Amino acid sequence: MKMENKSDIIEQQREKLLNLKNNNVNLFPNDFKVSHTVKDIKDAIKNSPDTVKEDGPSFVVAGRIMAINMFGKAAFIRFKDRSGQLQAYVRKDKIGDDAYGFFKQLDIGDFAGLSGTMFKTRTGEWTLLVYKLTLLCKSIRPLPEKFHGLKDPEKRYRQRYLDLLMNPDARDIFVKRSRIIQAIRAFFLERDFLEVETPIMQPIPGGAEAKPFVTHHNALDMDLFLRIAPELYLKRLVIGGFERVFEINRSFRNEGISTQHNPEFTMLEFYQSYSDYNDLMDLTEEIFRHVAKEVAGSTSITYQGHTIEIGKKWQRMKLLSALEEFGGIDPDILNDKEGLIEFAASKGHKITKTWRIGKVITKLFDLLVEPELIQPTFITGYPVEVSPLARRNDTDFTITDRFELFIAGREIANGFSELNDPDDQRNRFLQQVEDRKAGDDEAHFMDKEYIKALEYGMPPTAGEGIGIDRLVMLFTDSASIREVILFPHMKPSGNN
RNA sequence: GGGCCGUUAGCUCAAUUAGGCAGAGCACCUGACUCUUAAUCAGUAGGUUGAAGGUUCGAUUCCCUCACGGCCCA
Repeated sequence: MKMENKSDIIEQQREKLLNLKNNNVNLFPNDFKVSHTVKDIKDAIKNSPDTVKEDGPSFVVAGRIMAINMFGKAAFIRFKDRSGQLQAYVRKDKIGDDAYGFFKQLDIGDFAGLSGTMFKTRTGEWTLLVYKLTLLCKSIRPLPEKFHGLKDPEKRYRQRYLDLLMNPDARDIFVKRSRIIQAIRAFFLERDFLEVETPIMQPIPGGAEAKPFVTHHNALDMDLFLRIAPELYLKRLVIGGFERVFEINRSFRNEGISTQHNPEFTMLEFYQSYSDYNDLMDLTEEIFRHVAKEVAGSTSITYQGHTIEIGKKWQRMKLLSALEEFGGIDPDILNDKEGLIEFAASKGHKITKTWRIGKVITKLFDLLVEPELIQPTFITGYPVEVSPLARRNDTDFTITDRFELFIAGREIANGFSELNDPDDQRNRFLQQVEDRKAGDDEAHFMDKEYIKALEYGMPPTAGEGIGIDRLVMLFTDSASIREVILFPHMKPSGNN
């Protein structure tokens, strides 16, 4: 039995590599220095007259060979660096017989260092006329086909490096992702927020209703949880006097995988003292408009066929009103749990009977209303039962000063005026503990240390979390979260 | 978790109707070519058809199980 199923093409490449090595060619040198990127060169010659010829300024550039058009004693090659792609012209009479013989042994996929001058071909394309060529790294495996690229989604995710190399659209998504995060960071720094890092491994997972991943600390012999949210730590920082903090955080939820969910995901969470949830709704609109302007160049964006208007004032609507308007629920049954469960059943949805009414209402909202909210919409007035960390409304004690933001039928953000009454917080945790006992494994744990911190006093504060992956999906018109995460979670392929 | 679809050469895809020698383009290899850009021309080579089992004289094709992936639903 063979150790590895080598295809001939790899054998051939290895043989070539060995030949070069036997001729004392350094296959993996590390001393080549470049003077320009492809983009630098293009910028430098942009305004040059067409007379730039062999006696023009010379450039030293490096990149991966993406295509070779061989003409016997001359060849055009296309090569690519981080800034772009450029054509080069290699002529036997320019680089010499030996060097040309060496050049002919190179392959698509190899890295080369090129020195030369710029000229225009007959078709008007700026091209590097090479007078010196250096091998910088030999490749063994062939790149995917140059025209169709790499299409198989499984291979694109498992071998993202090939996807990035072959599919400019994929590359653009991740460049845009980086710019979006950059724009968000600049937005908060500009407003006097402090960027912080809080624990990813937590002894008590808190800040969201979700199942955590468990890990184990050997030396302490204790279980730890990967955070489902950074919330309770960020609020400790507010208590400590950092009145404005934010963390662009990776969080983890031990739940299903779908086009909307990856087990690890990126969230922006921020807290602003002496503000309430209304202030944060205003701020959220500002953030989105800032990002839209920075990365999309327009406040009107297209997502999966919908035109989303970021620029117009966003609608704000109470949860119960939304249920009436979009869910077609008779207002008379809105505080009748049995009626609601019956209504859900009539629509073909099963609701767990042990849930308290607040959870039933929000579940109905998820099923009936959420998909309808295409334009940016804030929903407010969430029940206390499903908002254990949010401040109670001053006039209606059954709801909280909380909102969620929906765009394109998906939850994008969740924010509220923070609960800073330690006794109320303790009671909320106790109720959560009851829910957990009743079988709700997403309910909060009691966190006595957090209560203790609140007892020292937390200034009136509002906080919010925004799903960055979903936000990037929106701005890159991506249907699946896997298109915006460089290495999405995959089961092992079994080919190892 | 359920439903539907997919997995064939390094890559992109045929062939499955009704079971009958597994095909093409690009890439690779050989040869020709000093302005091509999906270069062109000629030739060669490349396959345990995702894995295991079953039916059959014969399976990429039909049946069963499994793995991985995509879309939809929960």
